[in-house]
Amino acid sequence: MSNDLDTVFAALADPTRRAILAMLLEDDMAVTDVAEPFEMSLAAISKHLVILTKAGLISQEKRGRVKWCKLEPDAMRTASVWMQGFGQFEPVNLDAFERFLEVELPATDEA
Amino acid sequence: MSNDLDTVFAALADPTRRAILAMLLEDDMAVTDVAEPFEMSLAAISKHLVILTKAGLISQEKRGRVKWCKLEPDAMRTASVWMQGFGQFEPVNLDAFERFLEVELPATDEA
DNA sequence: CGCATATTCAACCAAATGGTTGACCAAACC
DNA sequence: GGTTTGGTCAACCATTTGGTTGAATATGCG
Repeated sequence: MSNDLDTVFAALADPTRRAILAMLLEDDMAVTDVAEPFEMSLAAISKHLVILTKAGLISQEKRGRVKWCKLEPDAMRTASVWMQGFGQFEPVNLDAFERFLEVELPATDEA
Repeated sequence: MSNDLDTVFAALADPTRRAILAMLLEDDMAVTDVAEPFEMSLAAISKHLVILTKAGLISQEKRGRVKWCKLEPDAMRTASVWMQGFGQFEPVNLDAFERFLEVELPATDEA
């Protein structure tokens, strides 16, 4: 049920994975290229990519022998919306934000 | 460095902890009362509260023999801002939200 | 003082996490 | 066809995580 949030937040809790997401913000990348800047085996990066994929944060498409990784930022929405639920009590001006919530929020149940 | 995000996202990755935060949204609570709805030992909840405290998501103040837990939603801001960096490419109507960001965002660095 | 209440500490445990290495499979190249 | 290239799989390992229980430490109450 809250499994979505579980996997997304867990995926985001690792600095390597966040760095990968940031890289993919620039452009789609092949697995090998994703791995290149890290001092870590390709297999390890491959595992990170699986975790990101399961969280829905990226998608992977194999073209030829190259597997391309693409950022899927929409997966962050649920988590983001959940977090925003806590922002509403902050003192700063949230008028624009509240208008945003009215449009975006389906419901605010959560356990 | 990105340790902030590490601890906050990791803290949010657990459903029990998210439920606790949601409860604290209503009001400040004593540790025992926080633990009450969960089918889990008080010690376990106490540990969860430590994790939330270390992440800065709650604060705990001892008054008498009771320790009160208070939500600190500001700790979510860094994480939220980091995530928003990915949202800016989403197609859906974010006008209200973007106005919100313009006011709220300090900077968007992170790796 | 003596007991109940509120909370943490310490030791322990099973399962999950993040990494390694080496074998393996599939596509591409000469 | 044989070899390089791209990537995953499998087994393994150390550490962390999320839980337990029982003892310990305050604080408050009669």
